[in-house]
Amino acid sequence: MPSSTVENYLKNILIVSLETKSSVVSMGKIAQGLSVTPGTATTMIKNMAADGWISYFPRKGVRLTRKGRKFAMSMLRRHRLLETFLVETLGLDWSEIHVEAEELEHAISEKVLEKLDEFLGRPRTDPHGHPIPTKGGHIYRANSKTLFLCKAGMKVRIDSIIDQESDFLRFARSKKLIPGNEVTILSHEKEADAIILQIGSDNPFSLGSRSSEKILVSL
Amino acid sequence: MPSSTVENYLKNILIVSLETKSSVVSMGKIAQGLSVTPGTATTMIKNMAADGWISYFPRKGVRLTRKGRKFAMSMLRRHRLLETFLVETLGLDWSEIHVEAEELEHAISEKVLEKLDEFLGRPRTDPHGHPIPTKGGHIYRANSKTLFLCKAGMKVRIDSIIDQESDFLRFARSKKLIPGNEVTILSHEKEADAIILQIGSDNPFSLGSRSSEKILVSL
DNA sequence: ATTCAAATTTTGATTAGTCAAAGTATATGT
DNA sequence: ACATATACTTTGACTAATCAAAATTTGAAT
Repeated sequence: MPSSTVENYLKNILIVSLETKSSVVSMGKIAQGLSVTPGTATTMIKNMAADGWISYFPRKGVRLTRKGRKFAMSMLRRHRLLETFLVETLGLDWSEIHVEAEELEHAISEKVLEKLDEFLGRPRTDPHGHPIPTKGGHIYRANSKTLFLCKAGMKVRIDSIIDQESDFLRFARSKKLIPGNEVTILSHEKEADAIILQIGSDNPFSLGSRSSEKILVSL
Repeated sequence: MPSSTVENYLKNILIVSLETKSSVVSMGKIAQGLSVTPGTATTMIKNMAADGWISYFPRKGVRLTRKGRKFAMSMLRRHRLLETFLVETLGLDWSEIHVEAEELEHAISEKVLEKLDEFLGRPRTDPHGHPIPTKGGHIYRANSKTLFLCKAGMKVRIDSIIDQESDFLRFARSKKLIPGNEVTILSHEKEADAIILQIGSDNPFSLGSRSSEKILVSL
């Protein structure tokens, strides 16, 4: 069994490789994602490679092995099921669940997780709209695009919010930028780096690229 | 904030001092309770004393400081609320919850615990019948005796089961030795080291001192 | 081709928690 | 009062994870 530190490295590598759609993840991304110095990441990664969690390509980066990917998926499953539980059952706020789940995911056993999944009615997505991997380690890939890529006139549905920062999540909710909601793009001016959009009959508002890239949509 | 190791030491010291009703706990008990070598306990205890969790009396033992006791109580609260949740909400078996709670108690925050307490309807006791400390660190002291001290003819109610071993708990349940149930002592022969008892109209059965000391009763 | 900045690796040191084994104190029985 | 078993402490060593700072590699720009 991996230590919680190894669990964190694995989950992080998986998330980055899903986000960037490339199976090889650079050392820089890893060090940054785990908030450790580059040297720490290097030593850790070498140990993990020795234990068969990843393949290590010096000065290139890292790729999850089959075993590593499977475990990383199970971490993601834990995390997202726990987030769902914290919101749905205990009524915690959308913006505070990430940190809580980050701790609990290392402590919950497969057995308890299975019961929790059952209790929650086997949800497909977490409160941020992210798909929850199955027990077998399979993840549903929505073909979402970021809101930033949408053209004026389009009407799309929000799939998920990528950012886990409480501040952004609070802002998102206040604007009704919530999974499931429909958004109309009123205009998208590249030069101004601004998308103007409207949800329902609320007042239109604008988002820059930084923010609109954090929102995945489809349709 | 203490590390999970320190949390474990604190909880253990509290439990032993509640069980033995003496505020000073010996190094031997600590080492045994935490399954570490005596030397490890000594070094750990010295660090904890330096951090103000306990008072250390060399070659005598250890006493929780006010701060240590408060924290230890909060650990006990976490543990017992989690056990309750695992049985009541998720439907895990009585005999398997101890180990699970032991992991989760280090990961759950005060905020989540508070929500959980509310969700469970602020239970007073855990599934083993042990009182759950309040948020303020106060614990309800039942004036229970061990079943071993009961005389023939007495009719008592089971308050709690002390042992956390799955094997014993499975046995206890099979005999209906469960908190709340009424027990009639048919005979208690000191020399034979055997109590014969009956629950409801079930077949009478006997317990030795080892087992009957693990069951707390009152009335 | 050469230089330089950025990314990565190496090196040496630190901390928390642990063990084994050797050393020391204490209490208990004769 | 003394011997000795038992409980406890000390010592030296080890592992996992980390950092700071120095050294190295790579790739891009001049």
